[in-house]
Amino acid sequence: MKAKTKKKRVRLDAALRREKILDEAILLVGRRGYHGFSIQELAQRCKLTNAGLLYYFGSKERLLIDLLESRDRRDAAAVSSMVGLKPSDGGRATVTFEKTVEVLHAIVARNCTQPEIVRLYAVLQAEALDSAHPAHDYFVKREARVVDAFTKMLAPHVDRPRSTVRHLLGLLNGLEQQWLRANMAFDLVAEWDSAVAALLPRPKAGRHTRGHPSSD
Amino acid sequence: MKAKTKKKRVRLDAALRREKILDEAILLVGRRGYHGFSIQELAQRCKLTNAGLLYYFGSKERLLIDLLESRDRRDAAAVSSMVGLKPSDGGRATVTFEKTVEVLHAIVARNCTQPEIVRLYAVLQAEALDSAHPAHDYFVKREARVVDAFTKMLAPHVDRPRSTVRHLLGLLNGLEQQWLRANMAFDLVAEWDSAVAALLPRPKAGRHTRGHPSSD
Amino acid sequence: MKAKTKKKRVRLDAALRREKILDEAILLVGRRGYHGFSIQELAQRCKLTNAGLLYYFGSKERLLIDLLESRDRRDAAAVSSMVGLKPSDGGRATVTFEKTVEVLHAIVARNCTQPEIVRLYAVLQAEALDSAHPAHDYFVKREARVVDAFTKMLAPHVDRPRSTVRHLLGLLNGLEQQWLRANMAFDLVAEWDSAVAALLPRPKAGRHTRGHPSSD
Amino acid sequence: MKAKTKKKRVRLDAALRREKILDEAILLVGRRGYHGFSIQELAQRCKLTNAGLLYYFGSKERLLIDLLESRDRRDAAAVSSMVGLKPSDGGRATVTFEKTVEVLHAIVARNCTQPEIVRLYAVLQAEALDSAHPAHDYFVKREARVVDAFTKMLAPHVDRPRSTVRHLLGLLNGLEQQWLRANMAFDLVAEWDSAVAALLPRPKAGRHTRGHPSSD
DNA sequence: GATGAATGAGGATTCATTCAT
DNA sequence: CATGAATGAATCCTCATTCAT
Repeated sequence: MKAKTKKKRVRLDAALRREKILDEAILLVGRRGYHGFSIQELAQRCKLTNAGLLYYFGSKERLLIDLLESRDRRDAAAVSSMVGLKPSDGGRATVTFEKTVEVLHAIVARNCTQPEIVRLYAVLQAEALDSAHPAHDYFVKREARVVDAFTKMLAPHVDRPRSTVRHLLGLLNGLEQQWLRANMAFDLVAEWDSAVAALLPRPKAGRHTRGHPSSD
Repeated sequence: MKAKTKKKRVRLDAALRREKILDEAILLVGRRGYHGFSIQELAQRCKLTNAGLLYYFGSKERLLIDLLESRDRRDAAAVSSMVGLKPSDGGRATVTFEKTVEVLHAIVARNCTQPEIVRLYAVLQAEALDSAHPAHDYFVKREARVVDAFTKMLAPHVDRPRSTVRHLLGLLNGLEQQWLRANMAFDLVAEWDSAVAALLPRPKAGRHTRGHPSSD
Repeated sequence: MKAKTKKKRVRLDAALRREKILDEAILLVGRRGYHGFSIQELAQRCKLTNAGLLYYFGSKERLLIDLLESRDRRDAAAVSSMVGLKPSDGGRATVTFEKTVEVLHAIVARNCTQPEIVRLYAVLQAEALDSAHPAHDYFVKREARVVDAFTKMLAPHVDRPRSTVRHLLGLLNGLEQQWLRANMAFDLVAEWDSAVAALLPRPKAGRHTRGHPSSD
Repeated sequence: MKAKTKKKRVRLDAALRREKILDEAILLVGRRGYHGFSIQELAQRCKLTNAGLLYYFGSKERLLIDLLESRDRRDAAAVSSMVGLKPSDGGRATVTFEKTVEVLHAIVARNCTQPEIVRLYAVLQAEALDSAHPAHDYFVKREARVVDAFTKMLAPHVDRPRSTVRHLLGLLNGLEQQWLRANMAFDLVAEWDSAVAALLPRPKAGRHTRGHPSSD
């Protein structure tokens, strides 16, 4: 009989296990991307066999989708609670200019506290430019959603809201990527705030009374 | 030794062959990234065997490096010729504000004509955030170089040039990625120009006579 | 102990469950063979978990054996009832030529009504040619049994009964397989009857009075 | 340096290698069927790695197809040479009754000398009843071809040629399978000849002058 | 200058099976 | 009675790379 210390089979609550796996996946996928990470490596980090891991997600592709969806749920909650807006509102209520700026600030402030997630999105978003990528559609839809939401928020306050949103969104993603590449060695929030100030000049009084703003 | 053809001609063929391979590589790597593309697929598209391809580049990693360097040579030439600046100058000469804006415009205008290359850089830059990525160092250095160069250009004209460069660079990359994701369905140059105008307000006259601008 | 239901009822449910599983197994194994089907797939079709299925049969191999035995019980009953012979008789009683032909007809007539089972046997019988196959012995024995039984039946009526049985059996299996491959698009019974007529010529009168028929 | 006797890389002529692999495959697939054999096992027997083997065939499925096609080429040649018929003739020429019987005999006589191949076909033919099997179509077409060819040959000599062919073909396959199951312990050729004699009675003289025989 | 043959490592996924609950 | 969680071995196949030719 070999003294092989027969590994105690560890049984975890399924939901908890999933959480742990996804947490580890954020790190790994964030580093290597979808193509670059392997089920094997992830399983090892979770102290699971390959098959054990796939028991929860079925396939590498589904793991990615599940990861994204789980993050989305979490983030949606976080953002709306941070800002005091009901997500169910769907953007019908008018938001003041100041509040809008505050939201933009809050988003980045939050992102600064979780660079792994910023990295996850930065990496996947670029990788998913490929229309054959399993997350391609996800990111296309996501961007459309975000652009629409912010366009509605900005419409009463700026001339060409859609365009402005594009600038803001581009700047956000671009700055975040720089920040990651620089090993977080500059103050992302400060840069963001100052750039936002430039891109989003305080509207003249009465501006929001304008009749029908063009969609761009 | 058979008197086949002159050495010169053969050499040229080889160089030409390399070019063709790299051209195909731009497309493939631009789509799938470094981790996602395979020597195999690339070889097939070039109508070469696996071994045949590696004969030229030695390894997948070297192929990537060669690809990047070859692009850089080409782009450096293009940019400086476009703008009428000597690259050898190293940025010592002072550039007027107008010229600077012109350069920024020219860069994006050119990029618009070669979306495959924009895509290549967008994908690799994100993938290379991982410090283990073969192009990691390349992109870190490249960013430093670019930031420095533009910082020098902007120093006489704006208050916090380094910061402004970050905004501009972030915006550039972010907008380009949006543009690719949107299947080039909006006018990248127009968006860029208008955002640049916002981020880079015309300086008051005499501004460039200021004493010692902080590096940020 | 909770007073759920009476033991009796539970037992019956279990037996019923087994039946349902085996019914599904007939289809699946009949399609893919022993090597080609998976516990997983079978379990899914039965709306059971993997483990749930194995609870009933212990292993894939046992499942196969159980399947075969259960079919045999059923078929033995059917055949003998159809024909009005006691299986317990063991073939001691002499059967008239006409009755024998009738039996041959009845077998195929019945098989026509359950092609899934014909397919099951066709597939397994061939797969089990391999002496390492879990059903190898089963089919060897089965063939011996059947050949013996029919040899006894035919002995009084034909010259070389064992040989004739081989012809008949070969023909039966071969025709059935053709029939399945043709998607049951021809009249199996008709073909069988006419071939039997050719292979089994009506014996001259008095033939069955012969002394000691050779075993072949 | 470990004394690992670095295995000399054996390089074989490609065509020869393929032959050897296919020879081994006949045995292995003939024993276990398509579902039951593994690339791994086959590769080992050929003293090749998994990848080495797949270099030649690309996939398990293609290996099977190639195997079947290669056998077909060989067999077609053998049969026609044995019998002295040009395959290119396509069955236009009338074949005498005696010649036909001779052909039937020759086929089985040849099969007796290569039981591994008989086994291969027996196993695959049954396994391929499943319409999802990679060789399904192959066997459907093959049967159609064979039935047609023999129907043409028999048409001048028997009443219902198609039906007769079905009987003969069924008998052939069925007997061969029995023969394999019995470990070749009976004289297949003798059984076949005598059964053929029963199924194919010598036609009365002048029979081939009949007008237009029904296709069945 | 390029290939054809081959490898070894690793890829994701599926398999039958186990075992505590 | 049956499951949920997990495994270890195996599946086919793809990978980048090698090396003699």
